[in-house]
Amino acid sequence: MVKDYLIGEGFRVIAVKDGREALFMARQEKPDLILLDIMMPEMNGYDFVRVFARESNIPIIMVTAKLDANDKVLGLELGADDYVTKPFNMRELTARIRAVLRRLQKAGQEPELLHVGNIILDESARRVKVDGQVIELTPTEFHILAVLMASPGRVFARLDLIDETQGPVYEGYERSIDTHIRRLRSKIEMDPKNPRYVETVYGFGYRFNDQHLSQ
Amino acid sequence: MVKDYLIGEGFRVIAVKDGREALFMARQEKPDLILLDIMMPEMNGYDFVRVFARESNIPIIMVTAKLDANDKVLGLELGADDYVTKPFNMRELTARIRAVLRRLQKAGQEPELLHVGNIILDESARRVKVDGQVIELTPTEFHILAVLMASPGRVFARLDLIDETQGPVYEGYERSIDTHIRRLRSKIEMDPKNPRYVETVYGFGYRFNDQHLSQ
DNA sequence: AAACAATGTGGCAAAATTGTGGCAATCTGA
DNA sequence: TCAGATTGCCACAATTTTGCCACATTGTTT
Repeated sequence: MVKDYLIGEGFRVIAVKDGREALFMARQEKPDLILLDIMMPEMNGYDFVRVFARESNIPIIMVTAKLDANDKVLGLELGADDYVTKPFNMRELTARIRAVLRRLQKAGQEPELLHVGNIILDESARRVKVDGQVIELTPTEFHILAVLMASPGRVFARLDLIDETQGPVYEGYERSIDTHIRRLRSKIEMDPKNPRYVETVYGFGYRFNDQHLSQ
Repeated sequence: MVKDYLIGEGFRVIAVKDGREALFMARQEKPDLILLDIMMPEMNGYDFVRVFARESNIPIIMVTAKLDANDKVLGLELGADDYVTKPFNMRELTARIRAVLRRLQKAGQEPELLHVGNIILDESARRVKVDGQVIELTPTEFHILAVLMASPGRVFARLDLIDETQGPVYEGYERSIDTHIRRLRSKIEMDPKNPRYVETVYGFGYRFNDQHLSQ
């Protein structure tokens, strides 16, 4: 029920049924926030926090039916960021979630923005704007663009880019990169036939143009 | 053969004949990267990695004829950074070397900027500027210019330059170099008939002029 | 200056490289 | 489960580069 409500509020939600699973998914998915019921089979909420808060900065909100103030203190001491008592209404829950996220964003890291020419790439939001317009990119396209934009002007061989997206032991078709470049260009270039940003370096690979983009 | 090629690509290379020697030299010379054949006398590649990866952060690329995926996993688990399967072409090899070096943020390369007279050649951007103007060169032209500019004043015979661009086993027409020189001149020289940068040394070959270029 | 040798030049065909459309497999969410 | 999105791949098209030749020009030697 909580899951459905939060999705309705615009969050992406992964729900798991016990502490073990929670630990596994949290490590793998690196969510922005964890909502944690104290009462869980396999590994209870306290144990989860004890383990996980040590290895990650991902904020945790604990949920419980208990009313005892000591429990709250315990949870917070272990590393939780906030505490919600059942029964809670959904509005309160989302308010607290937003509060925690906001608190973290202010205190935390400045967003990783790459800005070259008229393209802005926001790593943390996974969003790209071209001339102020938000452009939808697939994960691979985004990744390639991020790599290129991180070193404007530098040439990347196809294998460099494959390396970035697939890891080092990739055994595939080197020219699949061409396809991603094509799709990327079709999205960010005004005239994909005469690319302004993503240049081809004949005989070598691709490069993000950093010359006279001031326009 | 690999050694010669990599030297041609601008790397400094130390080659040894077995695992023991490799371990000795690696410890003494602290190279930026180790290229490791699995099949070696005295101490095979796996043993080398087992020992060396523990004591150093120097990246290791393993080379093998085996195609078994298990071997790859073994190598990577022991501490190798990447894996190349024989037969490999040289371009793939250098691409992987560069990828590994880049991943590890090491600058294992020779100086990336060659600046002589009013010409600037940027290896990492693969770009050439003459009097501030970007000039488009083909791969061969770029390579020849890079070789010449790396040793201004030195005379290169045609066969030297062919060696650089084609590898040592070239069986072709020696004077094709003349054509590349011609095209190169037409792009970088103000007056290609009276070249200022790429000089002809009658009876020997070509040389990049380093005299009175101050202007 | 003549004779010879080496280099420059124009241009063409082959070779290499990159772009493109589209299909099939896989992944992802609902 | 199923539709849609994403991805990798291939075949073929378009483009660029390269090697080569014939011939012109320049340099060297006698």
